[in-house]
Parts: sequence; C-alpha cells; structure tokens
Amino acid sequence: MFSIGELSKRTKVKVPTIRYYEEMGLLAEAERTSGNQRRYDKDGLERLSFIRHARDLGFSIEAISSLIELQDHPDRSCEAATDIAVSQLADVRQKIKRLKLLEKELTRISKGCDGHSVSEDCYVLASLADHGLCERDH
Amino acid sequence: MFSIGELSKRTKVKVPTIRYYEEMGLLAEAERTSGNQRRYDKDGLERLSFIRHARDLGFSIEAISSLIELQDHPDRSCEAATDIAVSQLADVRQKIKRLKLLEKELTRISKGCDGHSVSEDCYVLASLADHGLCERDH
DNA sequence: TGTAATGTCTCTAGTTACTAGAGGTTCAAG
DNA sequence: CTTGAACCTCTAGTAACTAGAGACATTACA
Repeated sequence: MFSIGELSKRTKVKVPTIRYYEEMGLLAEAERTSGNQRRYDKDGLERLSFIRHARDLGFSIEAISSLIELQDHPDRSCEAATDIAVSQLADVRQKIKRLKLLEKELTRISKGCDGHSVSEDCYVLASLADHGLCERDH
Repeated sequence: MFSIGELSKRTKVKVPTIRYYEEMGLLAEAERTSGNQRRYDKDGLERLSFIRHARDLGFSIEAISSLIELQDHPDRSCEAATDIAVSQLADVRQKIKRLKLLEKELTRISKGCDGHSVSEDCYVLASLADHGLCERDH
C-alpha cells in the first residue's frame, strides 16, 4: 500500500490529476488511512497506468470511461473498443495532415524574414495578414 | 460599414467569437450604431482575417496579441515576430513527431483486434493496459 | 517522545478559447 | 407599421486539468 505521492511518482501523473480522475469516476475511490489519506495497491497502479497511457494516445476522458466500462464487463464484445481505437486513429491522421500543411506554411513564413528588417516590412506579419499567399486553404 | 453578422460571414469567424476577440483586446472596440450595434469597415475585416489566419496556424491568443502589438508599432524590429513564428514552427514539428508515433501504435492496436472477440481477450484493451508493448516511449 | 519538515486533505477559483442560452432591443424588408 | 431576423449583454458551461489557501497527517531524526 502506498500514498498518492508515491503513485504519482510511479505513474508520472500529478497528484491533483489523480484526485481529479477519481472525481471523474475513472479511478475507483481509494481506500483511506485512519487519517483520511488515500492508499493504493497494485490494482490502482495498473488502472492509472492504463488511463495515462490512453491519455497519452489522445483518448478523451469520455472515451477512456467507455474503455473502462468494457474492461469491467468482459462479457461484451470488444467491437466497441475497436471502434473507439479506430476513430481515434482517424482523428490522429487528420491532425497530422493538418499540421503538415501548417508546417509548410510556417517554414515559408519563417524563412521569408531575415529577422532584421523593421516590422513595417516584416514578412511574418505580411504573410499572416494576407492569406492569399498560402498555397492551400486550411 | 457592415454588421457583425456580415463580418462573420466574410471571415468565417462566428459572431460570439468576434465579440470574444474584442473583449480579449485583439480587436479594437467597434463603432456602434445609435442602437448600440457594432459596425465594421475594411480595417476591421482585415484585422479579423489576420487573427483568424494566425489562429488557424495554431498561434495562441497571447502570441497574436504580441504580433498585433508589433503591427501597431512598425518602428520596432520584426525580430520578435520571427521569433514567434519560429517557436510556433518548432511546436508544430514536435506535435507532428508525437502524433506519428501515436499513429503507429494506434494502427498496431486497431489491426490486432478482429472486432469479434469478447472484451476479455480484446487486444485494444490489453494494449492500452500494457505500455510495454509500445515500440517506443511517449 | 517531541518537533519540524514534508505530504496530504478539501475546497474554491483560474486556465484557454470558445460555445450556448436567457431575456431583451434594434434593424431592415415588405 | 409590423414582423421576424439579427443584435445586445450577461451568465454559465466546456475539457482537462493546475494553483493556492488553510488545516490535518505522517515521517524522520534527535
């Protein structure tokens, strides 16, 4: 049994965030010491790791809730879990696509300015003002 | 001179968002009709286009504020503007890198499951629970 | 055993960039 | 001149936390 600070260290999830997850129902309410402090065991550690991993992958709290629901009812088909993962993947791909366009434009903008002109003639500002310079729409 | 709704149509920025930008100081307070409704001209349109474009590129409101500051003081060097753009670019590249790793893992996860097993054996859930399966850290 | 430092508790409020809704007023078309 | 769409302000809600206040618990060390 270990404290919330210890759990925090092991999972790299900040203490207030752990309490927040509990409040949101992602983590079961922890056992308490006589002095009302939370104590965790291996189970708690695993669940929090799961949550953190899923958050790292960009799953929303809501999506994680659904995944946990599925874990807790192992009789149900995992079709739902796959659906969530697939939609997450589509989302990530969309984001990558978009960011690549931005990268292109920002590269162009950054290179256009030598950083030593006065801002009256600043290419950065001009580029942002004139969307027409963009190669594509976004 | 046109209304906020008209401005909204032309810039594709929603009406409440325009008011929000005004409140945040990104847009100067608009002129008003005798009946207290906002009226805009070409200048307002241009500034809002600038803001929208910068937001599309992922600049924060704060960053945009700085850029506008620079526009309003054209005597200053545009070094600051370039700095902002360059840091934005670094940020975007970081995000792309990260998302590509996520894409890889999500692809692996999504493909591992046929979608018809029961969730007890669901590969999606197992993958999320066991970070050790990831090829790299994230 | 005492005490001091560190950790933990709850609660409220702040963050970013909006979005939604209530309740009331103004404008433009016919 | 009426009607309906657009506009006004204000408050509150969103996601996923983060920060801070003030009080209590635990741990390490003398």
